Amino acid sequence: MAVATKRSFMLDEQGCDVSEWDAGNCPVRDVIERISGKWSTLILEALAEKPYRFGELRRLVPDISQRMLTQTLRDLQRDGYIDRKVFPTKPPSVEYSMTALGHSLFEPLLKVLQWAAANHHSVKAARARYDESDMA
Amino acid sequence: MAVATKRSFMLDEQGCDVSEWDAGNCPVRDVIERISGKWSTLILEALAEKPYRFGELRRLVPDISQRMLTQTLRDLQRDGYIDRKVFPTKPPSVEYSMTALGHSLFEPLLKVLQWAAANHHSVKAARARYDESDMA
DNA sequence: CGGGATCCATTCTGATACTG
DNA sequence: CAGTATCAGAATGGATCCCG
Repeated sequence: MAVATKRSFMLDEQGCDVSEWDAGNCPVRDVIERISGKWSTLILEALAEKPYRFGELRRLVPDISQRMLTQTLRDLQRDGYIDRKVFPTKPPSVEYSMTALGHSLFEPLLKVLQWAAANHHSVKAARARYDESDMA
Repeated sequence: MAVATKRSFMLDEQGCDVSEWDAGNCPVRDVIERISGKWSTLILEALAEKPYRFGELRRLVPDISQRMLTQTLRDLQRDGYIDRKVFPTKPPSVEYSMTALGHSLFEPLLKVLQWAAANHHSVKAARARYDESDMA
């Protein structure tokens, strides 16, 4: 019953249908657009392993600016993926850890990361082919 | 042997280790950073279902500009995820379709989209909690 | 119809300096 | 140590005009 008329993959139930991909009312976009930043994945990947402190994360991702690290952490915290614990030591230290929600998100996300690791060569090859063919 | 000293999830083999997250030499970042754009996921989601023409995609994603649509399609094509076929009709039409590589990527990616659909409410709740608690 | 080229407004990023 | 504040440059997005 009405099988091929809709998208084959299940996303309609609570997700968003093609007909409602408009800006604000698509739950999937609302969630995805936050974790699809340049740094979000990296930070999530790090914290999925174990908690880290601010400075540690900074050293772990060498080319992130302190500004972007702060901002990314705030965003991830706001959406409930990571937790922020402040230790009133001297000097103060702040520890970031992944929440249950974060771990549950990371599970499917890891699959994508693994795909990326496994298929990087194919992507590179495709790029090479593309770049070569557009030179006259 | 040497189990917990490394990250628990498998990504080291051909992926990137924590120690080599530096800018250019991380394959995972190289792949992820391209599909994590604001529009890439949407276009992939559309083309995963069936091929579409330029104008159709535009109508499907109402709030994308023609400029960004062109650019996103080019990027996805360059990385080998989608195919571009030009029909020399009058007026001409161009059809975009997903390649085998694209479908293989979309498989794990879909899991993330489904997660987003299923957990949107949790994320919204977390946001509400966060926004409420930072008002003094 | 499916773009490319250009101009402009907005947003994002990174480097630097300063604070509790 | 863990940020905040500021500023400049890069990237992003929209609008308009043009072409095959």
